[in-house]
Amino acid sequence: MSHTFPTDPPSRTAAGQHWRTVATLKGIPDATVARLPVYLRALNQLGEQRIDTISSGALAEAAGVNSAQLRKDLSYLGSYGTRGVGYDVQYLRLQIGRAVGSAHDWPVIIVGLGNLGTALANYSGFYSHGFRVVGLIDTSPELVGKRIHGLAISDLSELEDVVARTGAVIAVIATPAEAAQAVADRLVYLGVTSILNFAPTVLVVPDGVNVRKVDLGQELQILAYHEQRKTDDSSQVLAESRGTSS
Amino acid sequence: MSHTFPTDPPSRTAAGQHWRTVATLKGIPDATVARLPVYLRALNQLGEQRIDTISSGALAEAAGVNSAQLRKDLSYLGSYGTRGVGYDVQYLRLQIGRAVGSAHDWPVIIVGLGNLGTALANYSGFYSHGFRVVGLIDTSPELVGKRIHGLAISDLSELEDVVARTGAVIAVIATPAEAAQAVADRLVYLGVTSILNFAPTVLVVPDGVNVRKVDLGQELQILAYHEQRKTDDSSQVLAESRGTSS
DNA sequence: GGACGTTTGTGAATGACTGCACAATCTGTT
DNA sequence: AACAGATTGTGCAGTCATTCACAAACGTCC
Repeated sequence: MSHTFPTDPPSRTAAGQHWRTVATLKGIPDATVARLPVYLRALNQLGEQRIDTISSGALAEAAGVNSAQLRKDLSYLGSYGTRGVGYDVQYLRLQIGRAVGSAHDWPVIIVGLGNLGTALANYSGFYSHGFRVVGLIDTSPELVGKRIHGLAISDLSELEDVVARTGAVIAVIATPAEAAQAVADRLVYLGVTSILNFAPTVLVVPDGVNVRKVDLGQELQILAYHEQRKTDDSSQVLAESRGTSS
Repeated sequence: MSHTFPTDPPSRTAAGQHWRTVATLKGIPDATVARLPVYLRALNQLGEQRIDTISSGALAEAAGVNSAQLRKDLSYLGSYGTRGVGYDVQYLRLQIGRAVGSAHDWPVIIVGLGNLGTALANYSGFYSHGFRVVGLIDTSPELVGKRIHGLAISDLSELEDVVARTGAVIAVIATPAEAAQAVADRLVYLGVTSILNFAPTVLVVPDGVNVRKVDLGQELQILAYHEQRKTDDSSQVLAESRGTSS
């Protein structure tokens, strides 16, 4: 951060140079990052169908987004399309995969093997997307020692060992809400910098650590709000004309 | 859509009147709706601690958001705070609950009882948040007839009966990707208008049906992107000065 | 009962995201 | 080699979301 650029952009400021600065240094917008995996999934399906080229319109439809948005999203990665033709499925798949980091085969550890944690440990989708479950942690004596897909569950006290041995920087927390923050603190201390949190609580972590939260109850409540509104709207005009002013 | 408004907004456009029109007719912004359950969860925890009043600052911290944002969010529901004091925990809890529809005790059916579906069926968090699992559906002969918390799993062929009998309008899809769209189509046909989709595929549904998607693989990929970037940034200047132009 | 410290509710400023519309660029055809 | 049809990449305007900053309103203490 002390200096700006080794070589200042040459006078011929090609547009292609400009975004690369933005995308590489400043990063891709969050909203776009959240959609890249969707595109990737769609491309994988297309690849299996031996389709080798696809237009932004068709891919956008498969992903459920506007085609202009898709093109703009992809433009953050680079100019990987061909005008008049479309995108090469395999090549684009490779590029998005590279941006998202699917090339890496990330080691992941799961803490908390209740119903949900166990389901996650069994979830095969991880492997096909560049992730490998390398550690399972729980406190319950009934669970510790059990094996899931050949991997034994370790006691929470061995967390340090497991993280150090596997070198995992991504962890999934599926513990009860009460335990989640303490687990997160220890994970962060051990060098974990990305956490996927299924516990219904807000995790407080230092800057530089990424947390994503998945809360089933909350997802349903959001749906319930919309349901609520659907029925409310029917009696809307009525309610409005009565004593809303009070 | 044929006409605009029964009565045009009167000349005395009190600010207090204005938002109510917005909030009641046009609805609460999506971003706010997504946060309401977070506030609710925080309030519930506070309620158990016998805290009866809380300021926007404190609640915002517990929810992990900016305090101004919290106040604005709450202002969409109404003026439920007291200046100089804060918000009454119980009352606010009630009001948010009402807005989100937690008062209703919504019946929910779950389709697909693999690892994840079973975990969801066992998840007790539903009940405490105003939801009740009233139907379980799968195709596997090994699963049909089994009971989870006393509720028997029905065959997919009985979907019509189950939905009709329970009157559920909210459904959870936890089937394999291939089956998800067909299931969604049938659910929508039967009158389900809100779907929580765990299958890794984009569902196409008619207008008026709400879908929320939770995809574990995608959540991890988003985390992986940020991890990728953390390490990339270190070798950034290096890579930039070498052959990035090629 | 008036002054003071506190906290809400919200206008206005800023920032992020989306979608339109079109020039630039490609392939294939005559 | 020029034209026609198709599709990308992107400037721009509009929409939505976040944050700031402050007046209005409350409780309390003298």
